[in-house]
Amino acid sequence: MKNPRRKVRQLMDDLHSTNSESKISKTETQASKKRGMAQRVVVAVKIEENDKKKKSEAPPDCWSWRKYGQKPIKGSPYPRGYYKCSTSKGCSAKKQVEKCRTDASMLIITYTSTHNHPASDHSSTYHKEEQKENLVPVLTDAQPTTPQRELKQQETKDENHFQNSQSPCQTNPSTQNQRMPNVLNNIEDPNPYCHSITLSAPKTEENDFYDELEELPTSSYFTTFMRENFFEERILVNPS
DNA sequence: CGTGTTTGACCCGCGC
DNA sequence: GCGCGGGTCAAACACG
Repeated sequence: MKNPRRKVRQLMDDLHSTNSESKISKTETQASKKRGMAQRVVVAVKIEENDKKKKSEAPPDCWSWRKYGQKPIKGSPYPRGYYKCSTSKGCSAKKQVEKCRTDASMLIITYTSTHNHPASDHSSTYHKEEQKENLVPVLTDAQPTTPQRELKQQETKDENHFQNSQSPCQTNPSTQNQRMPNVLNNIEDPNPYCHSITLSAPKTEENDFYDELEELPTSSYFTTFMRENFFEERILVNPS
């Protein structure tokens, strides 16, 4: 048997196909092999000093993640880390974490696939600890999101997209601070954690990456995905 | 001992 | 067809 791995991979694909999310999982599994075809959510996160002291570069979110790989990325001085959701065994959710090429204090997190389980208690535990450590109240996922709000968020993204796309990662913090209130106020998002998030797009060649962000449809699937999965302000990518 | 990280090898899609 | 680059696997290792 020359290729045991291929067999394992096939078994795993079969496993996915028997999943309750069989259609989605299989599609995404296959799609993920075609670069740019997978449904993704890209989040730009500003790293706080407190975060750097914590166990990993990646800022925390609702789930626990297990790192399964790391690769140097061409054109980037920083490697990209690959994480799988370890909250639930069958969960196929993944994320990629890499530093912004031009600003090491920025993390680019790409979420792929969806969680097939609710957020773990770990998340709430974490948030309690967060509140103790940073004295920053962090909202839970219970914040209601009306369709109007979703629409407004989307509109806000559209309105701000040009502005954001003109904002390279290396913009100085003061500039970012001036820019962020517009975004935060418009989306009416009181989540204080968002204050550590900066939406940004790099110049020149990085624009290729962020150009994809312009092709975002208003997808209820994605807005639901967003609501359910993340606290951070996020950018949706649908490389269709 | 269970869980998570590291890291080299492997697989595969894509561009030339 | 070939090489490159991104994504994944899994053994070894570290840690609590």
